[in-house]
Amino acid sequence: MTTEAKTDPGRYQPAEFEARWRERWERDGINRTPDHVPGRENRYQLTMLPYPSGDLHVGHWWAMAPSDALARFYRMRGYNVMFPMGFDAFGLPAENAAIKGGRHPRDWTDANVERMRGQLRAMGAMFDWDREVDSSQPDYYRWTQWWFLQLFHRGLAYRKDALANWCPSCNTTLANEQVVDGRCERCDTEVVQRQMEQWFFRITQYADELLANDDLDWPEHVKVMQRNWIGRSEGAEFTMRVQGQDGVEFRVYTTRPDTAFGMTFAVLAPEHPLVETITTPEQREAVREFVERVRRATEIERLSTEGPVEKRGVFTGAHAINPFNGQPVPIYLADYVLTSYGTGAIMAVPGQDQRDWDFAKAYDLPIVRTVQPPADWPDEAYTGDGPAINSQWLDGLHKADAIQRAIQWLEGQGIGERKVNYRLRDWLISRQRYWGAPIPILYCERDGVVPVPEHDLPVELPYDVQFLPTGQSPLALSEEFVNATCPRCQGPARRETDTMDTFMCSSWYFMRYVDPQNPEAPFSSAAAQAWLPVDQYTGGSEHATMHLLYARFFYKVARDMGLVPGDEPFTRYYSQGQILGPDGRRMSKSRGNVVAPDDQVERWGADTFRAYLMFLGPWDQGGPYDVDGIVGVFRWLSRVWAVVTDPPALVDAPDAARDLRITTHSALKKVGEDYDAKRFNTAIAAMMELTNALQRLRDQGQADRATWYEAVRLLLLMAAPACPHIAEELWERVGGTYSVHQQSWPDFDPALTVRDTVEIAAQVNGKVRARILVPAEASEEAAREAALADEHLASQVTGKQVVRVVYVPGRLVNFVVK
RNA sequence: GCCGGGGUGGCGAAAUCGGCAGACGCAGCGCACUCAAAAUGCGCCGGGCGUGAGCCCGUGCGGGUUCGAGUCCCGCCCCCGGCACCA
Repeated sequence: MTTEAKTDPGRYQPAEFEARWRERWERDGINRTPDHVPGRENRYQLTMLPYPSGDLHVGHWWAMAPSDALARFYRMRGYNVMFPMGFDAFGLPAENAAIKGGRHPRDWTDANVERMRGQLRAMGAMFDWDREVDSSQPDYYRWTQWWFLQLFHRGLAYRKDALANWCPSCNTTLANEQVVDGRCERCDTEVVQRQMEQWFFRITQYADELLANDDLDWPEHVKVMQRNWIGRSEGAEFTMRVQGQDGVEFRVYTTRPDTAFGMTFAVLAPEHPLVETITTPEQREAVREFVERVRRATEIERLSTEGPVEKRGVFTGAHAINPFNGQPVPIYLADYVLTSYGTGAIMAVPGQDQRDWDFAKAYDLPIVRTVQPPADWPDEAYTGDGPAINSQWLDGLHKADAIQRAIQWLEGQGIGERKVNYRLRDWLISRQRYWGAPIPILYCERDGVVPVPEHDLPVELPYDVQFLPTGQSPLALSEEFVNATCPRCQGPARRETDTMDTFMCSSWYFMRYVDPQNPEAPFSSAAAQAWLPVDQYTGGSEHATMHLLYARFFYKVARDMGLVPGDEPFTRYYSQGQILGPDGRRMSKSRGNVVAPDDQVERWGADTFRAYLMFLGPWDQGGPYDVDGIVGVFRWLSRVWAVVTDPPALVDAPDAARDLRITTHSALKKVGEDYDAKRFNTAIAAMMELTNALQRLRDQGQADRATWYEAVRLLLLMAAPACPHIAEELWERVGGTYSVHQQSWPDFDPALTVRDTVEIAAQVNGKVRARILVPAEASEEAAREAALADEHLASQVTGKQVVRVVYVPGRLVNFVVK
């Protein structure tokens, strides 16, 4: 005897068929994308690849499910769409797990990749798994190392002893891009400065080209973020002599050479190499103390605008000559001048610069205005335009002209010239960690820095190492790894033990997808020509000044090497918003507001979960995940199931069918336009409306056979990109040929997107007084009469003078009366 | 401070070449079906006044343009994201 409840065969039960269809698609290989398909244009749709943390979270679904719908839509539109997936598998969490005494990063990562592959499959996305990449596998990082060598040979990779951002918690250096508000982007620990030998990529060489992003079809805010980050500024650099010390001079950078006559002091960064040289004996102790204090200060303290300003500088006792007027000015050190920008030294013009103004006030230094401020200007620096004053031969000139004249003068004197500076710094790629691609460099006592020959790649990570948080790469502790032979002199050499920033792996992964198994090259030229650049990239905008900038840099280098077509990697980029926890805050385990996608899928099915994420709101907006709302989408799909599997009585009555046809074709038009514009929420809403219309007909008990089937088949085709499983299942049940995902996107009939009779508003002085039914093509005369036939409206018009009538066909008729 | 985006029902949101504000959905209320519940279906669902027909108000705030403004213009307020001692 069984007490189990019998399942109702007529009910929508996704668990009964979703997995089955996924297996079938995989078996049939319908998602494989050859490089060329006759009659189909290639289209490369890309969504950012995940880090294999071990669990797919809602954010991944939020990013990938709509992206998949888009890829599917374009496939139906006739393109040969490549939609690949992979794993950005190097990085700290794996290594931290090892340090905590867990598993080896290799094993930890492999297990996570395995698990996440399964979770990604449950999404039902059209990923082409034949193209999967895993950046931690030797056959991938071999080519990451190859890229390093190319950059090295092109003079774009160099080694420098410099102050570097150091995260004391991650025990590694960080690129500038990975320091957010003075803290580590990963772990939020305060970053300190450390003097170290590090490898850098010369991304600044491409600064101007990276800045020129206007024409990219990218969200404006992301382009602006990149422009701000690169931060181009135009000005001049010139030499200042130190008074009384022959041959001792320094360079200053300014964007306002026109104000130089107002220079009343000069400032060097505390780390400036000349500090020792110029400091007078009386000031030595004070300077030493100040430099020491700055050295100890963290970046946060240093950049803070808080705090008493007078503690922030010290007089060196030396003076420099202002070349413009020959006057000596005192040289100070101050922490607001940064060694890493410009020349690390400035001319201070308090009259036209607020920082200089504040400093001058605090140290009781003179202030000379060299630009005439407006009459009511308060007691502060004036940075606006105006005629030059107190500036000898510049007097009377306005800003732009005065700047040009000053630069010409500097050039004429041979002491300075025009100069462009960038806020962007070179990309520091060394990481003192194990779980990354080793930098393919050897240090030989005789030959110095020697690149590993290409045929010796990959430089493989040894498996057997000790994971200790020493602040040195664990590779340094591995004798077997460190000791090598110099390829030039065959003498003993030492391997570089730092690994590369994982952003390096992700800077070119989209190029590897085009030819992922190639053992001879990162990819073939033919494959690159077939697929690159990426037609549509989607991902989070938190990568605006990291991944997206690095990838553009890499692509430009690849272009210069003749490897890829075009100048930009991502023709179109779209950044989805961020999905938040139900409480409206970022999902995190510690807050306990994490929604597990696996649970949602188990409860509602993959289609419902996908469609609900698309239905939540505009994709670029993001927002809280409302756990309760999903039932609405499930109900919708249940209604789709019901109308398809249990139709009304079907008869031949084509005359009565026009209304449904118009509803269907209007929906088809709208859904197609919405998918194309990534307005998934309104696309789903339009499909719901069509479903509701079918439901009403079903309740009425009867429908025209041909029209009904047209509506049902079109609905399933429309739903296929968003809800691939139920679309396939029902498509089969209505006798469609397999696979629904290989069907063409249907054309709507424009004649069937307008109704014959429309309800329009009848207004008096712009206020709606009635709603009337008129033929869609009604003349103004007819519309006016129809409106006046309405008793209520007529009563508002009678006895008054009609000054004017405004008629907007299909919308309204408005009587303007006095 | 500068730059970008945004403020619309109880909630997520629709509607911007100026043309019926609130499509679609959640929650809520009522009804049908049911012994009951669930599920499902139907109806209502911005606020105020009115028995009703209907009237008035309403898209962050204050002005303006217009026959007509969520949408355009001027001046503000607030929220989110980015940058911020870069000379």
